[in-house]
Amino acid sequence: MRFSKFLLKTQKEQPSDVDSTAMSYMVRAGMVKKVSAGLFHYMPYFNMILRKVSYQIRRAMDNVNCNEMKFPILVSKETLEKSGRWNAFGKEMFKLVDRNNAEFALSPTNEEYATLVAGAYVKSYNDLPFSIYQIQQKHRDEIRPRNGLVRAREFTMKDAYSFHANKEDLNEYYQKMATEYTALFNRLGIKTVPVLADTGAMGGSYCHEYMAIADEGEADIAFCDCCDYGANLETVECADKYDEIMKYKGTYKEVVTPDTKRVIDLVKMLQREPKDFVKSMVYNADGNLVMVLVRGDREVNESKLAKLLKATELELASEKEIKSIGSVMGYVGPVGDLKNVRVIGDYEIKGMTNFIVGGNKKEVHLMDVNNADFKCEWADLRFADCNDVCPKCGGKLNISKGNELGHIFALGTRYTDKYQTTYTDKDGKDKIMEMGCYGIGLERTVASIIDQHHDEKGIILPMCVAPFKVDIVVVDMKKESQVAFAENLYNNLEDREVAVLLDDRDERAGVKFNDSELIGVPIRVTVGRGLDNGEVEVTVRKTGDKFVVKADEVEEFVYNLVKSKNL
RNA sequence: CGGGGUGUAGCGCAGUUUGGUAGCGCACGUGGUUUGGGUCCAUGGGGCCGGGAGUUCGAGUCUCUCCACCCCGACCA
Repeated sequence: MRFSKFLLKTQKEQPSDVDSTAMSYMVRAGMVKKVSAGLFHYMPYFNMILRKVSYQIRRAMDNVNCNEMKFPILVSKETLEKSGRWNAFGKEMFKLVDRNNAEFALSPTNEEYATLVAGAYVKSYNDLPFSIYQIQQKHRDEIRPRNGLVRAREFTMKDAYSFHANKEDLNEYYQKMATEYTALFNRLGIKTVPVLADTGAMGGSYCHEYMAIADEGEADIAFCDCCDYGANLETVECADKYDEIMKYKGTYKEVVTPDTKRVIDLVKMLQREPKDFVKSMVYNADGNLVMVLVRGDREVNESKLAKLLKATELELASEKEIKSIGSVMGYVGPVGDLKNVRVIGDYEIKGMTNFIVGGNKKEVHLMDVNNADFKCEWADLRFADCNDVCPKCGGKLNISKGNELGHIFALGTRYTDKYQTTYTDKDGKDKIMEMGCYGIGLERTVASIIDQHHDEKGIILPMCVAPFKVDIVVVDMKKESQVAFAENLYNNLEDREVAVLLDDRDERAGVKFNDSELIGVPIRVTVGRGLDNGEVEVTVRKTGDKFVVKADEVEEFVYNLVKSKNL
């Protein structure tokens, strides 16, 4: 491709509304253009990267014998009602009506169609496992689109669906897919952590999310250095480190603390650290009131609390409810006479002494309180942090932000049951298939590549996703010798199937260098003044290495660089 | 859905307080200059100042209303 004919306009200035590092490079590199909330134009260069990522995904799907096909984007209400998702997906789904008033949705995912296809093509156990996928636009009416391409209303998804004769086969295939996902993200140069996600009320099913490590990520995740443990932060167990409760009995005293409903205010007033306090939070769990105690600098992990209480509805208690247990909003504490409330303390409090709690009276707190001063049950109720250890192996736990790039799910018979998707087994009887589904968000994947591979000058694309492997910069377009040499090199490399960008624009060298670095072409060949001495310069974007190469050897040199596996 | 903010040239912004028919930088066109790290000079084009209604002799500016976009948010005591 000749740069002079290529639709790519870089810009020096930052648009005002970019909200992530990756997005800012993509906009400056002229890759994407926002059209409205959560909707983007994908300009040619970005589109080419998407194709490269698609290619790598297709390779991965080939490895698990998954066949590419395409479903309609429109799904009828009837189809979605059969699986119960017309209502379940609810407002997240774009809905529309045809001229006959038949209702449709723009498919947010395609379990229904995949199940129909399996039903139509799988007759016997000999046809199983049966696995199909597509790479297609998906639509979701997000409550609040944000983070540029990370949460868009229209995006490209690879969605695969597998069907199996039994759970064992599903599990085996799921494992293969998991291995392939890890290999794929490694190939794309993205650090990801597979985390076991909370399956909630999904019963026997389970799922893993593939989280790209990202400082600006949307989710909190934890993973272990030593073993393969990874989990959403809210599901990480915090061990009970205290065999004995610190029963030290002191004498607590009341302090008057006006306008100190928040720990921050108290910290200031009493000149103590947040971790010297115990926060007492009252929850209404399915109509029962529960007081939860956590250290002042901690937060209650409501997901753990709900699980412990087996509660479906969990919310903070109202002012009235707090009054009903004999306390006052803002000054709640475990000490004293409380009515109709179950008190549960986080394990960590077992090890605390002389702490501060609410006094259950307006503008009163209690200082030097100890565990002997009140009664409570103990449980794991807080979020883990980086001082906690891996629940699996005891190794060091890392806490990080992440973005979900992929999600694999063992669905079981959730859909195949509804659609009565059966096959004839060895014993001649019809049986329901087991199902799995496996997604990857393509734009997010590209964003993560950029997020993890850039420097202050711009993007550093890994070789396998770079639309152009080589950028030939002609320093002076008026020098015929330079132009002729560059043209020749360009043609020769293209003939050898190396994608080359020939910067033949009538611009100063500095402009070309900056653009080359911004858009992240892995290798740059500078054809300039050295040519008079029979030399050109080769620069590697990733390492910054510079090579002065003899002009008649540069083609081979560059070819070998492109084919080397380490860029 | 609630709260806050912003809409002025393709992009980034000033002008709005105190009404007098729009300006800067980048980008773009032209001429020159420069030529291995975003040259410099001159010059030019480009705006229903988000839409509508109103107040006024006169509205980017004041009033009402609608729209779009951005940010924050389920009451962490």
